[in-house]
Amino acid sequence: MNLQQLRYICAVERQGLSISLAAASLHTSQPGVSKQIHLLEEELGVRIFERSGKRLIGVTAPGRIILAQAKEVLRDVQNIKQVGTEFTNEITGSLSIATTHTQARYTLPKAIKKFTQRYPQVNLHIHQGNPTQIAAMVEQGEADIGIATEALARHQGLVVLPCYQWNRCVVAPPGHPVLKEKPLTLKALARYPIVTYDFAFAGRSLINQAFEAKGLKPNIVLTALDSDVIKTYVELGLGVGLLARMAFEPARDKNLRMVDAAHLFAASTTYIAVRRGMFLRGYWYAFIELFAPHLTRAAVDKALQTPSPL
Amino acid sequence: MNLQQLRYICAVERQGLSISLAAASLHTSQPGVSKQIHLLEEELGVRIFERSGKRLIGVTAPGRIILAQAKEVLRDVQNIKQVGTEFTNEITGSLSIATTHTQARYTLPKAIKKFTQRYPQVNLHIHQGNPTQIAAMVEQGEADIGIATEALARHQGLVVLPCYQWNRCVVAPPGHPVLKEKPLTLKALARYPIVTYDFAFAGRSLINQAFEAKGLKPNIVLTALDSDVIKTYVELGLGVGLLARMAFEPARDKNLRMVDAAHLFAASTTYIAVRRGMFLRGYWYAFIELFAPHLTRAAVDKALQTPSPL
DNA sequence: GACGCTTACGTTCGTCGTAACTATT
DNA sequence: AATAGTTACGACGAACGTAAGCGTC
Repeated sequence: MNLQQLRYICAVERQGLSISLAAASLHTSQPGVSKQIHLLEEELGVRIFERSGKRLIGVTAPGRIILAQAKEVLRDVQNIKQVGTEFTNEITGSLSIATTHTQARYTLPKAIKKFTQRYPQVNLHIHQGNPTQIAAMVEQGEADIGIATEALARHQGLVVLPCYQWNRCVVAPPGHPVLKEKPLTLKALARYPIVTYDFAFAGRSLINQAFEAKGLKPNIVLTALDSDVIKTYVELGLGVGLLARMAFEPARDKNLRMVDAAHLFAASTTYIAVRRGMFLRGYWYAFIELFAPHLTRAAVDKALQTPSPL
Repeated sequence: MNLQQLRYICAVERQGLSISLAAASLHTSQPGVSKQIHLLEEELGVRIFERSGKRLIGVTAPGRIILAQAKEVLRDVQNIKQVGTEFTNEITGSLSIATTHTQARYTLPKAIKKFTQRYPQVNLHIHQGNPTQIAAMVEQGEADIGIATEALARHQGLVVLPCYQWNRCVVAPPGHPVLKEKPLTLKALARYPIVTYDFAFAGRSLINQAFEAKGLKPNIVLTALDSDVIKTYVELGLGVGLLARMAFEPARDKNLRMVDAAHLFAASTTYIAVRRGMFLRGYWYAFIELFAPHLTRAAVDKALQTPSPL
């Protein structure tokens, strides 16, 4: 067995069970890949891929396990290479962040700006997704760091660090009657059509819980995947918006008025997550600290439970 | 980078930073090992080992991380090979269990007997140690399964499953006054010299807590690493023994009398642990179920959170 | 001077690419 | 007939072992 063979089987799976595509993606010849896979299967004594004659049509039961382990191996190998570059070249590399719209749009920019100034040679990638996708991306090694409010903590393979707490607010066009409800109550809110986040997002379950606890049924007329869509429809007069406090910017949102709703719903916590056992480049720590100043390198290392031997 | 290079650096570390010994242990030539290590260091751009001239005298900071990751890789590769043998040859292989004296001596034998009858071709190893050592062995991959009452749950890298609960008992030579204390109380017990487990073991902390809660200071005259030593010294009249209920066997321990102490101390739970992300051979599941019948394959898989795709 | 690591060199084996072949759709 | 995978073969390169060299202790 060698690393190349593991790369080959992973590529074949990734390319939809095509040896030709896998070979192309790895810039090598198709017969080479074919042969190495056969050699590996022979050595292990099991077929990894199901075949119909000569075509690959699926993954066998042992193949699924082997592929999962092979990915682990390749990730760790990647980690070892990272260690090399970290110690020879601290300031170059890449950082791939998976996050939600709200974070990407309203809370990350400040940290990103400082980061790119300080590490201009780091290649930064930001992937947008819902919390479940984000957790999966970090767990699979497709993203280095995940930032989201939900779902992260449920994953065993992730180390999750709390960043900050936030509350919700209600927005409406100027003159809307909800703005005169003082103090604003859930009961009052339930009388208006509501525009808020999709269920997969940002503590949406907390919103439902708060209404349910009072025996109220909110009239949710539109659920969106991001704060900007919510604001757009509120401006159109579709209803009152219920969104993250940090997503309201008085300077920009001149067509809207905001009422704090911190007293109506439980606060949500935004977390940052990295894969357990991952080697963290120095600038990863730097980014985390820029985003959440209390998460110093020491604090992160402690949470990783495997104190960095640096 | 290739797997051989990773095997080499791990062997060098394991053999106490000796390239010659590492080469010997891997049945290869010493110059080959030397060269591959240099090639790896060159490729990564960092020194893994500290050198004084030509001798290895230590591990560098990046080297420590690289070695840790390399061990991960080799474990996963081992796992892949296991998958092969599991599917071609379900009944042969090896199983390495790390456990404490009390488990090895009193609770495991029944399961082991059934297991060896059912899987005569499985090579069984039992390593004895204290709970901390057991957790470390499983986490490092030196043992496949760990069984102990403490310490396991604190390790992130382990999946821990509860097996059974047990209580303590007091033993003393026939005619000893403690046997007439009815009902037996902590206060009464505190009047006698006590022989019990070392602090690293078997809920020893629970014993201290129970006494402390009543403001009592037990007179512990001897702490032992195993139940047999405790019984031996109790037979010699050194004091009363406080040990696990299952460690008292009326048929064997004819020179001792036992009083149940379940009402005096909180019950302890014995756990079984495997490394997270490990591929479990079929007979591992069988062993676990023989030891703790409620831990069926389905129950174990569920706890592993990564449902076996078998 | 003995031990331990490195360099040098030649052989062997494994890997990869091209080309021809075969099977599936 | 076209597409996808396998077999065959030859060239290159990597890895290993032996032998000699060099630096430490």
